Amino acid sequence: MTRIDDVARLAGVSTATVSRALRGLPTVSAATRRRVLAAAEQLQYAVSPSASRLAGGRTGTVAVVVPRITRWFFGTVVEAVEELLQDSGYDLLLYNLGGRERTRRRVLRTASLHKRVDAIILVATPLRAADVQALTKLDLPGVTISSGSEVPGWPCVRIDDVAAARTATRHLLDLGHTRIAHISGDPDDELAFTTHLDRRRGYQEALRAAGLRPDPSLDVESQFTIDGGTRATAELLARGEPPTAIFAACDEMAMGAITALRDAGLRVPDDVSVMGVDDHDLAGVLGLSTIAQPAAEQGLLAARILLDPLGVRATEPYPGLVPAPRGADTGDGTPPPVILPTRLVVRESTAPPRAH
Amino acid sequence: MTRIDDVARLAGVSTATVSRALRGLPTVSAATRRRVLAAAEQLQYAVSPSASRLAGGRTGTVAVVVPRITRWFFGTVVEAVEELLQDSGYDLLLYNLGGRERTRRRVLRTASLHKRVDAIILVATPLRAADVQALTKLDLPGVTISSGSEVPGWPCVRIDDVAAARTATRHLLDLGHTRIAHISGDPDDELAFTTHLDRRRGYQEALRAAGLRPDPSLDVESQFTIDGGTRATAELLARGEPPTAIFAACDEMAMGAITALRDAGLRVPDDVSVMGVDDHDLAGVLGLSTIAQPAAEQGLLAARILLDPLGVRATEPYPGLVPAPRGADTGDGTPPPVILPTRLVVRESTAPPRAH
DNA sequence: CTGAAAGCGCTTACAG
DNA sequence: CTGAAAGCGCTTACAG
Repeated sequence: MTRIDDVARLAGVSTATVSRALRGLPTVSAATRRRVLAAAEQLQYAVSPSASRLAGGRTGTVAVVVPRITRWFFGTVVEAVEELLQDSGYDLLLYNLGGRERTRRRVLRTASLHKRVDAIILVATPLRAADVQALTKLDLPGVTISSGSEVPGWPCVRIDDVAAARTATRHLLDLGHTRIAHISGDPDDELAFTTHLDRRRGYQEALRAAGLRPDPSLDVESQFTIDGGTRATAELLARGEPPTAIFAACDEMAMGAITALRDAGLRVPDDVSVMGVDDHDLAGVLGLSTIAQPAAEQGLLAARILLDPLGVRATEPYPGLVPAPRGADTGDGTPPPVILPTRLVVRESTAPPRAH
Repeated sequence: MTRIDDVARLAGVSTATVSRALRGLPTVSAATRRRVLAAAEQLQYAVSPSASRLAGGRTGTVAVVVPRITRWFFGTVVEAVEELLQDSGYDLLLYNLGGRERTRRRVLRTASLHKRVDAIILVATPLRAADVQALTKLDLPGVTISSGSEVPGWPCVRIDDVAAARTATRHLLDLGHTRIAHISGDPDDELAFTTHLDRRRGYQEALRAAGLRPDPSLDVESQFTIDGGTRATAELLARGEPPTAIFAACDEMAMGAITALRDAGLRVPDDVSVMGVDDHDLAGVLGLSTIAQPAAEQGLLAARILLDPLGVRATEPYPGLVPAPRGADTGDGTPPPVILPTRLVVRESTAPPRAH
């Protein structure tokens, strides 16, 4: 492999100058820079990231931790994050926890991330006290996406889950529903996180604001997945008189609900209206009414917040190089969360209840 | 930060011994190993990956390149790959090409991967001659998933796309359909890759085997996405008398087709049967008949094939594997492709055509 | 603006 | 089984 010495020799300069020229540092004359770039090009030189990182003290790598990359929200977030990191010359180290406790501990608790990445993006990852402590100890910059995984000093990007659930429930109330069920996550579901608590609160607030009492028999806990939605709805139907509407805590659960209702011979929305949260790729295909949340934007914004203080240039001066830092980070306390707007999307799965 | 010297001092041994003990090399006495591990534990020592990589010449990192992580197939593959890499102590560097030509070139053409990863998993990534040349020059082990992106010397894991399409089409023929349309990818669609060519071929073969002539007016090219399916179907309907069945080259296109048919006032399957390939997470919710392909298994197997020669873990025989012809080498050292089985899944979107 | 030299923190022959 | 020493390929003060 061609090393930095080879480039230096061909360009007739020292390795220090090659290093500076390739990274676009300002202290290199235009003529020298040209010679160096030409030599590097000619030799097809690529820096050794390991050597660069060891010498420079920075890894040019960001860890992105998600519960499950296959779920719509997480995949969409990662895609947006990846694009910005890629364009900024940063490597993306993917950690898909997948509900595996061993993986969780290894990623969150051990110091393994410490010398491996410059920063962390934590997406909707439930954090215990020991996790927060370990992450804080790493002393790395980080950003969280979704509420419930706050780390002291880390910015958080999210939506207002309570308000989203309130809007969803109000939509059903406005249509004339009064028997509105809620299916949501349970405390053991890593995907449900604490999000389900906020969404339940919004549901209950909307009911109370309409003068209705939340009925525990219409509130079922399950998993934040298609299957979870199916099971929760089956349970709901087994409890007796069906509701006239179901507010599912996320679109995937709503899709499961639609399946369960169909299997039970009930039509959507004629017999039961169904409503979700997300605006999943397939919500349109299923005609699902929902509260749209900007997933890609949350990812993009989180990445931007992270890279900005790292002083990253929009494009790297030379392929494979760790970007140079610019200014110093500021701020002591945890910044206020950045809250992105949601939007009611009415499709065909919600309608007024049938007249008796 | 605590370094290897700190551990060595506390354990009363040399750094060389710490290095050996921590990596579990056999040439360390049990007593010494215990002392070293205790010291490392006490100091909460974590190796510096950069230093270890520079000195050791290996990165412990695998690049995973996908067209779009948000599509069902790619997300599922990555999830499976990630789990095995994670359990093997490997880092996963994610590259989501996202149809960006600049990213494609940077990842595939520059030597940036060279000293960055030990191996590459390329998922359904269209490769031009220059890409193949660049990848070959990297001289790294790699595995491709899906046909069409063959790299000399790299194993390939995939399904038999021609056979899958044949089975799908035959299912429709068996139901009594004769006006069977096909919607598929176009040459400019990075997601369609060359997969669409194989699937079209299977479609045409099945028709011919049934004594039917493929009708070009029933064959529409579009994108391998939900929207692509919608557009292709709209185009199909605009051409005149609708087909009685549509075979979509993937489930996402089939879902788009269902949407377009519904918008046109046609019922599935009463007026038009719809069939896909994949067995997407949501195929069941939509009642979509399809050819199921094992996405997670393809990812798992690819990772296993890759890690095996790296000495990471023993290869266990994969359950349900179609045994590849041993030693049927292709001349340039490329092993024969590993072909995983597909399976016809009949749901509610396919039925006999209406009697006239 | 440029270079000589030290050093980043490990691993690996080599020797014992 | 263990240690002393060289070396992996860069970046960074420091000096000029």
